[in-house]
Amino acid sequence: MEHNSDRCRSHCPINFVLETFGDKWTLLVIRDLMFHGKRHYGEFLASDEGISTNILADRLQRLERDGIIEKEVDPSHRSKVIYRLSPKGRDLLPVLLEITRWSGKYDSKSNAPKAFLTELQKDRRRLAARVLATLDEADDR
Amino acid sequence: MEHNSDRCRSHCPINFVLETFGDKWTLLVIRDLMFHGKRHYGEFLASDEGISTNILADRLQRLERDGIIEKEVDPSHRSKVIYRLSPKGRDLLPVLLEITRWSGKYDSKSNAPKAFLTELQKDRRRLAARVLATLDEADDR
DNA sequence: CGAAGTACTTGTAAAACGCAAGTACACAGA
DNA sequence: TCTGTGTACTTGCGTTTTACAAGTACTTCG
Repeated sequence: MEHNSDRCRSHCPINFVLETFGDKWTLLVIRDLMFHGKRHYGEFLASDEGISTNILADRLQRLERDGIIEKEVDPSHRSKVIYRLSPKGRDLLPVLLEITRWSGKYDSKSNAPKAFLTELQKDRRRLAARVLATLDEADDR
Repeated sequence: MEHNSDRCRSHCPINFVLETFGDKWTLLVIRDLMFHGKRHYGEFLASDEGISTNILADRLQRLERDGIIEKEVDPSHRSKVIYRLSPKGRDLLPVLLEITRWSGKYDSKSNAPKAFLTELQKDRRRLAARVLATLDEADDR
């Protein structure tokens, strides 16, 4: 039983987190962390899309400030820094999966493997669980 | 049975559609179309976020070029233009819903209604169906 | 100790954006 | 028919952001 103003229909959600989703490089860094096992500054820098070093430094700082990633000096190699997704960051997986699905369906430039897209359609939960398990495995050491 | 290079773990998807997801204003326009029933240039312009008119014109043009929205002169008011989501555009709903979920969970500035978030968690399909039905209802005239 | 690796910082030119004003067409009333 | 208003843009320009190149600081390795 809703009688809304003309500014707002029967459902009226959403206020975006624009610094996260409205920025190209932020999403690419999260993608690299989530799917490509990247952890070091130089690895992000080496992505095909070619992020500039000053922009990367800025985005990593914002992501840490917003609690999406966590930063740690590599204990075994103290000139390196390890970046990891926090639980809040890992919880972005469903968003990335839906972007992957849409991208794979409509974008000819998508390079998502067919097996991945198929499993995404058939058993999304299992796929998500596997991705998260891989993250755990990589980070627990 | 996969043995990948170190550039690519056991799963290795994703190539983003960066012009769509990596841009703040593009996502906001899609949000307004999907959830707020907006159809006219002036309505997008009036969003709280305050998009500039030249940027709005640019984004609408890109969205139409990419087949995400469709443009039509309003038959009953020929100085007005109606913008609608295409099927490809409507298929972005799952992405927006996941963004809404994450945003509602972690962003204190999120203004998504609790009832919406609850239904999103409990019966995502029904919620999605309702949103799409509302779009159909609004566009079939 | 010197060279190479890693993570940044700084400077500068190019690009994108924000803001204000202006244009073009449709419509409604005098 | 003329005038004013509504709607959808376009244009110009100053500001901000980005891209590219170079430089700095700390660490590791031989």
